[in-house]
Amino acid sequence: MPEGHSVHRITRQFERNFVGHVVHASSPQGRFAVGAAELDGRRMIDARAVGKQMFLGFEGDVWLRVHLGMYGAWDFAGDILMDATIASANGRMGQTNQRGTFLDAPNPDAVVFDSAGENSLTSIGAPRTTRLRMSESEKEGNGLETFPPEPIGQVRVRLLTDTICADLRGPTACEVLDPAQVEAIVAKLGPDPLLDPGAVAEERFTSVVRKKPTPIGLLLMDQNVVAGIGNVYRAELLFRARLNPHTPGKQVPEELVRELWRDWSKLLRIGVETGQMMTMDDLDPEAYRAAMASREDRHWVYKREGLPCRVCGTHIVLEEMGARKLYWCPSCQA
DNA sequence: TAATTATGACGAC
DNA sequence: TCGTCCTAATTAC
Repeated sequence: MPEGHSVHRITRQFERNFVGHVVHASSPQGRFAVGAAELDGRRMIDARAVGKQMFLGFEGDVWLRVHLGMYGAWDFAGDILMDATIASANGRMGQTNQRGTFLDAPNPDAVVFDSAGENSLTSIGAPRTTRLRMSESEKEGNGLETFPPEPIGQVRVRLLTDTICADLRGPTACEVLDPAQVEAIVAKLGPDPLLDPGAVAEERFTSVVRKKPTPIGLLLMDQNVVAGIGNVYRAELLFRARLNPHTPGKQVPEELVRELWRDWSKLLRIGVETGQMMTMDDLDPEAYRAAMASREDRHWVYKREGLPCRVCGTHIVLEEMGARKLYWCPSCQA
């Protein structure tokens, strides 16, 4: 269940491993057979992430748009070249073998390599415990002996080069577009801090929020206001700003809106580097490491309903907002 | 075996 | 506000 950071990470994988290569496209599941045929045999020339959407550009002005939705995921197999940023982050966080590849698998971006290092496999998207277990058994010599591997589960589209295989499963959107259609979709999306890191985006976000009567807790999830924030980052950003989720956008002090934008930029960068939605970055180094290692201790309020607030001890509240679960501290975020 | 859950988003009322 | 779609793991029965 990826938010913006995962999509940026996946896009980097495509930049590193696919851009410049001729791609064989297919749809093992069959549901994307027509689209795959349009892409098949073309050279990939671009990979872009905007919020939670990814656009892969192919020669001949053909684009593939993918949105993972709640449980979509990409699985990479083969001789994967890790993006420098991702590789170094992994090296920092987990155990590494002699080749420097990553052995431990911190969810939600499960990055798993067999110890031989040859037949690597990585999955970015929804947590896939089965897949992890499989990888562990593969370490002991089963499976992944052939390339490309047998598709696992419902694979909507498979993109293949000589050395890399990428399988897409469970996307909410997977379609072939022309450049004008891509432009139309991107134009509707709100700013993404990694796309335009300058003051223009901050200005755009701030002015939109400051005009709306909509609760800030809904605005942060609105992809047309700001792209890439999902349910986890929403709850955490609001807590970090000590902001009541029900506050109408127009009533949030301007400086606080700007702080929200800058904080989102910061958390997104951390997420892209580490592959985890760490939102308690202000900890001392030791506590930070412990928090990273634990699934439960990584957030201020997300999934902590009924537990004491880490700051004031008040029980964290769970309520529905925008048909999604919203966690917040009624005392800190009064 | 069925219900439940998940870090989305859309369209019909 | 609801139903619907995409998938797979976990939990309940």
